Amino acid sequence: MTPPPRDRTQTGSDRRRAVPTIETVAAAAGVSKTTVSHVLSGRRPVAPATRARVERVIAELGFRPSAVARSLSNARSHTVALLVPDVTNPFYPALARGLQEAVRDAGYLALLGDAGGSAEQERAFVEEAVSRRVDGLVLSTFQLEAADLAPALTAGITVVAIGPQLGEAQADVVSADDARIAVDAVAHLVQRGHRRIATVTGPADVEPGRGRLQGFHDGVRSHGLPTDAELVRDGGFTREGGHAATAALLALDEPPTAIFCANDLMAIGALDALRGAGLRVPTDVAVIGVDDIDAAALVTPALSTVRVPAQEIGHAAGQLLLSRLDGTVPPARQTVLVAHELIARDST
Amino acid sequence: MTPPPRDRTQTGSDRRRAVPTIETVAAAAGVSKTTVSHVLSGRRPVAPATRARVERVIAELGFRPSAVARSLSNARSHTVALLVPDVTNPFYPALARGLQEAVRDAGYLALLGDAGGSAEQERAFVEEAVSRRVDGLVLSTFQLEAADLAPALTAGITVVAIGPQLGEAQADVVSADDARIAVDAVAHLVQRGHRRIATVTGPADVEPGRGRLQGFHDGVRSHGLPTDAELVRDGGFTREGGHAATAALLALDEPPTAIFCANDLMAIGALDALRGAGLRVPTDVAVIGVDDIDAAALVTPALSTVRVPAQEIGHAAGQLLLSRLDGTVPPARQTVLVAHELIARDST
DNA sequence: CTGAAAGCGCTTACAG
DNA sequence: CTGAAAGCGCTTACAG
Repeated sequence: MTPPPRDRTQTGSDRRRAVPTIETVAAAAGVSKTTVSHVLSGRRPVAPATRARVERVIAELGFRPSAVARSLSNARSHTVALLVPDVTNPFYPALARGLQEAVRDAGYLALLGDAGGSAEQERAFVEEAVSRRVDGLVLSTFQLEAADLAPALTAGITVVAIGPQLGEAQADVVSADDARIAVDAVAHLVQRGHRRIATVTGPADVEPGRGRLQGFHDGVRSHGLPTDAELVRDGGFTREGGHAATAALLALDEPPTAIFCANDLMAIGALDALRGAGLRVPTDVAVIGVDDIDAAALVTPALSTVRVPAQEIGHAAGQLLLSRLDGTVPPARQTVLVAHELIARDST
Repeated sequence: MTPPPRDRTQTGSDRRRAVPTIETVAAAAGVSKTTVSHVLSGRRPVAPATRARVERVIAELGFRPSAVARSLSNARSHTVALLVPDVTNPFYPALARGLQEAVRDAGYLALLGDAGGSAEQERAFVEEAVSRRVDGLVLSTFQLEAADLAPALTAGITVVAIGPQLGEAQADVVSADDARIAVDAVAHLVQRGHRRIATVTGPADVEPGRGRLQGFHDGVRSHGLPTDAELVRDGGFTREGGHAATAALLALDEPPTAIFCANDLMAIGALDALRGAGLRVPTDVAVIGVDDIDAAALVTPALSTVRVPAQEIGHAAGQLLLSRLDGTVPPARQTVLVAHELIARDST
C-alpha cells in the first residue's frame, strides 16, 4: 500500500486554503496540466474556448505558477546575482539599479548580496549563488581572487566582473576607464588656465587608485606640465587624508593652483583645508574630484567632479550577461569600458 | 517503452561536465540518496565511516545541493524579499543591510527589489515574490495600498511593513517614531536656549511629514513656546524648498532663532539661505535636520540632525519576520518603533 | 487540439 | 544504521 500523500497544509500556521497549483487549476478547468502549462507559456496553440476557460480559473483562483518548480524543471532560475562589498556606499545601489533595469525585461530577477566588507561573506555569497542555481553572477569586489570564482564557473554560471581586479579570471569585465577619468580632469583644469597641477591620490598599488594616478601622469605629461613628485600626495581616499595632503601641498615653496583629487571625499577634505588656510576656491586654488557623490553638489562651493557611471556600468554588465546567456556573444572574453562624464560646478 | 531521459547537458553552451547532483554523490559514495541527504542535513545519525566517505565525495565533486530542489520539496524557500521605492536613496540600502544581517544567520537570503519609483513595478515585485515563493516580505513603500498585499497574504506569505502607511493591512509594522523625532529635536533647540523656533516641513498630509509636524507642535507646546502659524513652512523635502521656506522665515517681523527642518536636504537648503543672508550658524540662527545623510557631516557648518535608524529598522523587521516564521510570536499584529539618535554637530 | 507520464533534484515517512 | 519510493509543482517529448 502506498503511503498517503503528506498534507503540508497542516504544517506550521497555515490556516487558510492551500495555495493553488497547476493541478488545482487543471481540475477546476476540466483540462490537463499540460494544457494549463501551455496557456501559461503560449508554447503550443490552445483552442480559444479552452484558453478562455483556463484563464478565467487562473484569475479566480489567483494562481501564480511556482517559479521554483519551474526552475527545477527548466534548469534555469531566471535569476542573476550581484555581489557588492558594501551596499551603503552609494556607488553600489546605482550599479544594482542599472543591472536590474538591464535584465528585468528579459524576465530576470537580480539578487543583491551585500558582503559588508567581509571577504568571508563574499565567498559565502558565491557559494549561495551556486546553490540557488543563478544563471549569472556579477561580481564587484576587491577581496575576491580568480580562484574564488571556481565554484561558480564549474557550475556553469556566467560571470561578469566589475572593475579591472578580476582581470585574470575567466570572466567578462565591465569597468570605468580610470586612467581616462584623470586625463579628462587634468584637461579640464588646463583649459581653465592652470599649469601647476597637483593630485591627491588613493593607494596607488590597487584600483582605482592606480589607474587614476597613471592617468594623471599621462595628462600632465601630454600638456607639457611640471611632473614634480612633490605634487603627488596620497590621501587614502578619506576626507581627513584629503585635508592633510592638501595642507602639505599648500606648504610647498611653489604650491599648485589646482588639485585633482582621486575621489570626492578627498576633494571635500581639500576644500576644508583651503577654507582653513583662508584661500578662495576656485580663485586661488581649483579643486576637482571623482565620483559625484550626493554631497558633491551640496557642499559649498559645489564640487566639480567626474561622475563615475555606476548605473551605466550595471546596465552594461546586465546586457553582457544576457547576451552570454542566450549565446549571442562569441566565446572570447570581453572588456567593456563605460564612458564617464565631467561635471563642472563651482570649484574649478 | 519509456522515453529515454532528457539529456540537459547538451542544451545551450554547456560544454563542461554536468554539475553533480545528490544522485551522483550517492553513486560515487556507494550509498543511497537518503543517506547523502542525511549527512547533509544531520537530521538522522549516519555511521561515522559512511559519513566520512560521503563527505569526501562531496568535497571532491564540489557538490552543492540545489536550493531550488530543496525549496520545492520543503515548501520553504528560505528567502525573504525586501521592496523599496528607490535604492539610490541611502536610507534603503541601510535598511537592506539591517534586514540581511538579521536573517542571514537563520539561513535566509534577502532579495532586494527596487521599484525605481514606479507603483506598477512595486505591484509587479509583490507578484514576483509570490511566484518565487518567498517566505517573508518586507515592504517599504508609500505607493502600495493594503489591497496590493492580497496576493502575498493569500499565498500565506508573512508580511512586515516599514513605516506607518500600510497600517491598515494585515501586517506587522516597524517604523521610526516620527513624532518623537521632532519632539527631541525641539527639546535640543530649547536646551540650546532657543525660544522662538520654526519648522520647515514636508507635505503634512502623508508620512513622515505628518508625524514630524505633529511632533513639532507637541514639542513647542510642551515647552510653552510660541506656536504662530507663520513659523511653519512647507519645504517639500527638497533643498530648494528648504532654501525658500527659510528665506520666508527670515523675512518675518520677528524671525525665529532656530529652525527644525523635517529632513537634511531642506536643512542644507536652510544653510544656503542663511549664508546668502549673511547670517551665522548657529550664532544667529540654529538649524537641525532629520536623517543624517552622508552630506550632513560634509557640509559647512556640519549639520546637527536626528539620525533615522534605517539599519536598525531593517534589523527589527528581520527579527519580527523570523519570529513569525517559526511561530514564536503570538498571532496579533505588532508595531515596533525603533529608537532614533540625536547627533549634535556644528549647526546648533 | 489535447493528455498521460517522465523527469528536474531534493526530503522524508515507512520499512527493515 | 540504511534504503526504496513517493512527492513537491512545474515542463515537455511522445502519442493520438
